[in-house]
Amino acid sequence: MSQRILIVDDEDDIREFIGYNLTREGYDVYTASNGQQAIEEALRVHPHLILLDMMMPVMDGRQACETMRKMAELKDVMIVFLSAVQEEQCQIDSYDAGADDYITKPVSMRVLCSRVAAIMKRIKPVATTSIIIDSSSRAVTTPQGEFILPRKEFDILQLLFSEPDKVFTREEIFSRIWGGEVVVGDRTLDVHIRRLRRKLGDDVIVTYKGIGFKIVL
Amino acid sequence: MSQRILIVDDEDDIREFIGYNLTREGYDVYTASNGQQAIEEALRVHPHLILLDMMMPVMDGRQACETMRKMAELKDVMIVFLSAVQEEQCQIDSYDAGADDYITKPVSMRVLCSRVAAIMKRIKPVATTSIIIDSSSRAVTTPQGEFILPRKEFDILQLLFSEPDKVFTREEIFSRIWGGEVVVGDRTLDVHIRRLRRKLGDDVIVTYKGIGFKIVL
DNA sequence: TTTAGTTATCACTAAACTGTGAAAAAAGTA
DNA sequence: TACTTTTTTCACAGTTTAGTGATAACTAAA
Repeated sequence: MSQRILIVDDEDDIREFIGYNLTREGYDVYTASNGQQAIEEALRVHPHLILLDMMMPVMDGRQACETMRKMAELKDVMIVFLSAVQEEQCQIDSYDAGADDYITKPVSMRVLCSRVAAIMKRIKPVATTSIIIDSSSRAVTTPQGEFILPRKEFDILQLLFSEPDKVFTREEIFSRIWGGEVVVGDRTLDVHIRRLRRKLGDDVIVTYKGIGFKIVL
Repeated sequence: MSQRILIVDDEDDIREFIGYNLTREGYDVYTASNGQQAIEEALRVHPHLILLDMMMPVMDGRQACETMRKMAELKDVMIVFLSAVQEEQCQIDSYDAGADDYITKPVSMRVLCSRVAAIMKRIKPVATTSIIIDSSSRAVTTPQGEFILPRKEFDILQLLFSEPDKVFTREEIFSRIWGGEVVVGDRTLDVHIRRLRRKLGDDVIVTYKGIGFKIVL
């Protein structure tokens, strides 16, 4: 549920120290001790941010970064270099390799945390679900893309979405969407559900015969 | 069309030097010499990135940053501090104030450019139809040229422009442009929108059926 | 397999909403 | 006043959305 950070450093102490502190900040921390491992781990956990040490055996940070930037799965991940090298050229090379930031060691933990937080706040809200709805624009973002839903369809989706996995009875949906007095035919709801399914995929809304519908995420 | 950077520093030399280099890198550069001016200019040009000096007269960087973070129009703009202060606490405070990055001066131009580029590449690559509006003269500058808009058209544009990408409902537009009691017909707004579209191009203002309009830049 | 109850789908109609040109009304100016 | 510019209105065309009944498909039980 939290944002994931992959710490890559060949020194156990550093991994542990940074990892401990970032865990305490509420991130899910993963580690790797060289570039090769970093890529494997990154592919596995899809971190939001990678803290990448420069000097490492097997594959150094630069190589790892360049490799990842060529991989479709990882080319958009945030990569921050941690390096003891102060030199200007090294920094520029790192950015050329695709880095998003370059932090020189030693760095205080407090500063590192601030910096990580600043980067993380820019990362789009962690998708806890595969569907994101925005009631101000009635936009729905799904793995299939984003689209604007008509009012009724959106209202129904929003209702189901308000409590995923809860089965809403037909009566409940009618009363909450159409209100007390308005009476529309039975089939109307089915038609709206069908239109939603066309847009969201058939698996998202599940029918409970004789009862109603629920949404699964 | 390019990405816009606002450079804020009280020293003319620095503004000019950084400005010259960033212009050469292909950015549209705007400048301000204190926090107060920075906010005004930021509201006017909607920069993608603000390079903000820490120490300035009238309003310093921290204050300016905090103020902008509270404004709906500017709360999402990238803000990078430039500061001569190496101290840890200052850096942390800056991040707390809402900074996205903190660069200590002196910094080589090459490193600064790399860093700016790294930040810019994360900003949506969408063709930036830069529109600059000047409320004193009601002049609007677009890639198609500059023109003076009639008051109502300008007010509507300015409202939409105050928060690009936000969908303004018809009700919201009516109440903010015409005020509480004044009642005009429904189609009036559509007519104004059409006239704006004729001048700005059809793609700039997007209709959300049953909701309202938004501007995309 | 048959049956009854329920749900899914389709084609179509009605309703709601937006875009548009023309022109009237209002406001501003010389 | 006469004239220009801006704002609003109106009628209607074009689109999108909502609702409906007929019917097919499905499901569980007998």
